Amino acid sequence: MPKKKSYHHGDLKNALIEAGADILSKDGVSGLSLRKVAQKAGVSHTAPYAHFADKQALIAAISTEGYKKLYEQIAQVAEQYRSDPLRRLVESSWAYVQFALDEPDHFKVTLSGMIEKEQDYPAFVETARQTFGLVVEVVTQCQQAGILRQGAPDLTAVSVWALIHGFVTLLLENQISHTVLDRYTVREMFIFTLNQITLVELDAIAFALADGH
Amino acid sequence: MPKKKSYHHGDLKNALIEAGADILSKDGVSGLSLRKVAQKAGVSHTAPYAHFADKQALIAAISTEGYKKLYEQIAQVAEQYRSDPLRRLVESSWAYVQFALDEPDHFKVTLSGMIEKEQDYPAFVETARQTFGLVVEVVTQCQQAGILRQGAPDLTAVSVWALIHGFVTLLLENQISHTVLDRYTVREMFIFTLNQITLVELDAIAFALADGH
DNA sequence: TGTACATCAGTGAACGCGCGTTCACTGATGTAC
DNA sequence: TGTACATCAGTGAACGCGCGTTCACTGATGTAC
Repeated sequence: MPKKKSYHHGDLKNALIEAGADILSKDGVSGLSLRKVAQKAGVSHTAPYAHFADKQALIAAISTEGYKKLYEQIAQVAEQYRSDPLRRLVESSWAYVQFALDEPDHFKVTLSGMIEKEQDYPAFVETARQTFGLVVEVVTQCQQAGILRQGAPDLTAVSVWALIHGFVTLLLENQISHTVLDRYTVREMFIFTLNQITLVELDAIAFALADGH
Repeated sequence: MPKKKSYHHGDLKNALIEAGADILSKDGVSGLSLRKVAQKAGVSHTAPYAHFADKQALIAAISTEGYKKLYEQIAQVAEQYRSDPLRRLVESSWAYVQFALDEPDHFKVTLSGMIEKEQDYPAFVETARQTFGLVVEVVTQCQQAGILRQGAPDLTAVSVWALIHGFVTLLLENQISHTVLDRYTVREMFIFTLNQITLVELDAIAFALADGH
């Protein structure tokens, strides 16, 4: 419950981070400015400086929040399919795709907004580390189940991640040929792509899972 | 030979496109402005309007030039290894990676600067189409040689492209864990990643090819 | 319980900057006769 | 060959805008006594 009309906001820091996400979904990455975020949060455009050193620090916080959401959504699905390695791989990856499609600009800022200076934002680095750790775990389980090739788990995790990330990036940047785009759903393209890397045939299983997606 | 000191430039349009690439490599995507490009080309900041309708049109031309360079570099390698499907796949893909690493910001603008309105820039669309066609050709040859899985060639091409693109994107955006980055060269990670998708074991062959890279 | 005071969060005016775009112009070039 | 004139490419002043950041300030809150 926000106390209305109070001079002090109470939780402005988090309100600004949320406002940032709103701006991203409405105006995109190029529309993200300190002043707009402050306005969205209903506060003067200098108020953010009480909570963030500069614009970069605010962006880092917004990115960190994005990464946390992404992690939580993947982790929830990974937990749900804990005992089924194949479904776990498919649906965890799909959660990644869904996040990117739901909040494309938040996703873009999160995965590319922090070139350099990452070490200045330890919360971001920690969340990234945690997410990568989850990918390694899922991948390792799949290797043990004979679903993915043997090999250094972290290196394999990078490859799997690259495949999914590349797919969703091409999709978001509108780089996929219409001859393909017009013939398949995103889910179908996703399953086909993921199937390139797995040692078992996904199609029958995974297209069945697609119901409701 | 540019005629020096002439009031008229002679080939300002192309000079501006080149200047744009220079700005990108020096100041990055966020530093790319009409005024800087004009200055770099040694011309007043309104001169570009004689050749481009607006900033977006200039960016489109710079992107198109980037895509053409990318295509040419891949096509040259693809030609070179025309008779060896495996090497052709490996080295064509590697050319993509190299382009991205050599000119990261030109690559980024090319592959992401033109959301929407693509249809207003037919030269861009045509180059993209041509490049994708080449990927399809390489992929088809690999399928026939038993190096890649069977399946719709254009869909398979999207998957292969996604894998390479994701890999290079994660690399450029500094998202790859240092525990991996510190242990392998880019070439090694690339081969390992590409190997996930091939039906033959690349390592021995491709690491040997890596000499000099 | 009441008062004094330190602390803190948010305000609003002001700054300088680089930007994309317009406009009236001018210098150079090419063509018609 | 020489002159008149249309066309075109590039100039420079000016515009309005949104931006990040600073600064002196003020309103609200919490704490000490």
